[in-house]
Amino acid sequence: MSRKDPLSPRKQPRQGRSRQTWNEILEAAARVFGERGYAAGTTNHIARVAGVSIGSLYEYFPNKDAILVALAERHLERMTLEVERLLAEAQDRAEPIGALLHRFVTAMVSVHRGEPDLLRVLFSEAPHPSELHACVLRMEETLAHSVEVLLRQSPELALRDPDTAAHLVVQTVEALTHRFVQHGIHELEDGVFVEEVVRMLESYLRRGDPSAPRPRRATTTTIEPPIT
Amino acid sequence: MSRKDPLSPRKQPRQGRSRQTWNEILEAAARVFGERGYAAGTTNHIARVAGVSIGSLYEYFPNKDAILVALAERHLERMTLEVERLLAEAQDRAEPIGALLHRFVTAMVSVHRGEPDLLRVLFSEAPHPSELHACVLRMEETLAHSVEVLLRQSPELALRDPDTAAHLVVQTVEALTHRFVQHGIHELEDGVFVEEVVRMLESYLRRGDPSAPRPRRATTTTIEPPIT
Amino acid sequence: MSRKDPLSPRKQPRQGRSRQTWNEILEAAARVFGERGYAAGTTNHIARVAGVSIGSLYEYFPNKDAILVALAERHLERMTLEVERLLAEAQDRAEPIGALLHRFVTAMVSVHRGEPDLLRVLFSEAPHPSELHACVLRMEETLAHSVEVLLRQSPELALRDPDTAAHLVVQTVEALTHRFVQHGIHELEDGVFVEEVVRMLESYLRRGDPSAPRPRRATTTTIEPPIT
Amino acid sequence: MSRKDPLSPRKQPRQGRSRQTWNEILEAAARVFGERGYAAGTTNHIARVAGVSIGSLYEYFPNKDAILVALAERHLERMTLEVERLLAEAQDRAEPIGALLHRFVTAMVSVHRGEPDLLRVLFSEAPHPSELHACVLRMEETLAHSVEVLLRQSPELALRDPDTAAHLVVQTVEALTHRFVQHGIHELEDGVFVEEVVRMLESYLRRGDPSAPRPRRATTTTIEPPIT
DNA sequence: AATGAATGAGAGTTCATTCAT
DNA sequence: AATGAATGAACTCTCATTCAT
Repeated sequence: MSRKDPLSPRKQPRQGRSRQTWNEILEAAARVFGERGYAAGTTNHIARVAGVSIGSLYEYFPNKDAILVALAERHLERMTLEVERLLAEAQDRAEPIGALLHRFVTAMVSVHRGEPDLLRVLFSEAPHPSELHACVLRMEETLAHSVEVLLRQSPELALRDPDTAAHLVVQTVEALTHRFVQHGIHELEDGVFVEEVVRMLESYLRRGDPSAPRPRRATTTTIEPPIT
Repeated sequence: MSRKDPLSPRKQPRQGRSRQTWNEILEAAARVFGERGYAAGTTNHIARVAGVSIGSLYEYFPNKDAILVALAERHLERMTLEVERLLAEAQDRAEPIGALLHRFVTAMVSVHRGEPDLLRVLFSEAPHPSELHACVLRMEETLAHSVEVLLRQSPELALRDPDTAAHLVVQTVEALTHRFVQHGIHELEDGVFVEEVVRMLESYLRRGDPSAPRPRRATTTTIEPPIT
Repeated sequence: MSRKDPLSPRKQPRQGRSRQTWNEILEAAARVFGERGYAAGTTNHIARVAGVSIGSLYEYFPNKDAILVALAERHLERMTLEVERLLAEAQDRAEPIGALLHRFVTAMVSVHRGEPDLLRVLFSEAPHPSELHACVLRMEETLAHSVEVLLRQSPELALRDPDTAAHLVVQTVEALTHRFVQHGIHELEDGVFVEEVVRMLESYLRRGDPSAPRPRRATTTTIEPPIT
Repeated sequence: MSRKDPLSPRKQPRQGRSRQTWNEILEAAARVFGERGYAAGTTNHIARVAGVSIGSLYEYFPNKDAILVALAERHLERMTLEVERLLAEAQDRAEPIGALLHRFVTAMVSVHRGEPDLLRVLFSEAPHPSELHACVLRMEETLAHSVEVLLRQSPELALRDPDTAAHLVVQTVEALTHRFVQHGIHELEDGVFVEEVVRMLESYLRRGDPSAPRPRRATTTTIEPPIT
């Protein structure tokens, strides 16, 4: 209860057998959480699947949550890398915005298709707002920033508030991709889904914003919850 | 006698003190789950908060999961009603598509603002795919259908595949609203968020689809998961 | 916990509707206990089957155990009556000992065949030594006494200790009948079983005891439990 | 992974501290069940008496029932061994049938005297027909088979159906012994009881069966339950 | 006499975590 | 570094019993 930094791994060894064990535990955790969910995925089971003793597992991770967080970090790191690589490539070729978006969405679907169960656990079952959410936020910010740069550079667009636009794009792509990968959307095929999302985002971005950049804290409408 | 439908409430009385008790338990569950999450929200705690004995709680609900499902059903019922009312109203007035979308998104934000914590538990923590998910799917289909009708009737639009468009609109609004209500998006104000989403959807719908209605099972791209 | 006579029925009404309700509860209990066993047969279930409210059930019986005891009493009463009637009849006709034993065993099998499940609960599942056991003992004593009278009167036999013989006969018949009715013995048919038991008892009784009546507290062997 | 055999012990270690713990739990269970009955003997209590944590108890046994079954198996194993040893010994010495039966009954009384309370729980309180009953049946069959061999070999006897005779002997001895050990029979002393039972069985076996071996499924009497 | 909603002690069981080896 | 037996707080859920109506 009185741990200082309870979720960072006890050690994240950089080399050798330890590093390998660490990976095996994580791999096992991904499988176990994926198959049974976070709550039902017991540490004992993870240890057994990983082929290590429960004692060893706790040598590497201070508690169950830490495993999930490590898993999330690994996943997000991979994803960010993959997407950024793609965007960088696009940037070099000075592709039109449509093609660029197509790459982006395709990459997102592809990445998430890889580990749909883990995705579910990470984004839909986590009882761990703080640390996990921090990870995700960081990743989204990184992504949004990259996209913003791209949007600014695009000669086709003349956005007044590329920052906001980038965030909305990232959020939309993430949210829709998650839903699509997990439960499907109207039984759309991968290709169709991507095209549709791309069309939505492209038209959104192309349509010039009529007025000046909006303040984030609007002066206009406030929405009240309905009286129950 | 054997548990066919283990998640449906044991008695769902339509009137009197029982009905009230039933509501109190549900209300308490909403609060407890909202505050502590599903896993940490114990049935004993819910009973205490509801002011009934644990025995009574189990008189009304066969198990913990059933409470969550009942909660979800109540929430989705309310939401569907609210949104459909709004859309019906809009239909009568023959409003332009933009105004209509504005109503829709505003309604969604408003509804979810009412119980943001419950929302989190219901849509982000549930270890109960089957029943809960069925509820959600049903609601989304209902909504999508209503939206489709509206899209078909709009003289401004000439969609080739209003069915798919409707589903995408509903999914987008739901997904973005959830994210917005729970963690916010780029610190946008309510009004700004709504406007932005509306703009995205409106431009998506207005932009005539160039080709014929796409088959749901596309003949084109298939996305492969990356080799890990 | 501090009830005086906790197992005697609160009232055993002798007439009218009450008497009928009392019977219905008992009948229901017999069925429920028979089908599900004593532990799993809940008072609520019994009440439901009996078609009375749980409150009413407790109006007639102070607690669950009392129902079982009442059931046992009714069963034993019936059985004693039946068997005694048979033996009395035999006595009148001055039947030979073999025929008499045949009647006896047949009667026992017949009686127990009627309610085999109840039998199981009463004699094999009861966690209630005191009251229930008292009932059974009383019945066995009554029976043994009747049998003793018969043995004494039989001109074929000249037993030195008819008391002990009577008890052993009763115990043997009861024990074997219970086993036979519940699980069967070597898949024997009813008739064969009866004949075999009769032969065993008849030869036992006929074989003159060589010495004087034994003291109940023997002066000979004492059996020690094996050293574990 | 799925519970195929939910009553077999989780680990039945063959040596070392684990084996000892396993025994201590079983010993404690025997005492607790014996003193308080099966239903009232809680797993927590057993664990406390065994001097282990409740968690450890469940490390060794998957549930409460499994403890009872293990107890039964141990008891029956011991008993079968003991009795068979005795019978084998008798066989070597070519003892007369009377002496042999005396050994058998004495052994049965002796074995059951050792753990009379456990006996009660095992044979009189068990709400677990299936597994437990299977154990008992197996043991009885083993015993009956051994007895049959003896009966066949005895030059004094010329039984037409030694199979049935053996089963009846075993059933009678078991049933009477249980009753005798638990509540006594007519306050008989151990030695007297044994002699009396031996006399009954010996005279039964000696008396030549007049006719051919009976079919198990008789062609004669069928007993109907009395009309209630 | 009858009802049945309400009670709550206490049952079996799980599983994250520790620590002696 | 690694092990895995042991821990025990805490969970969900049951059911005999009561009592206001």
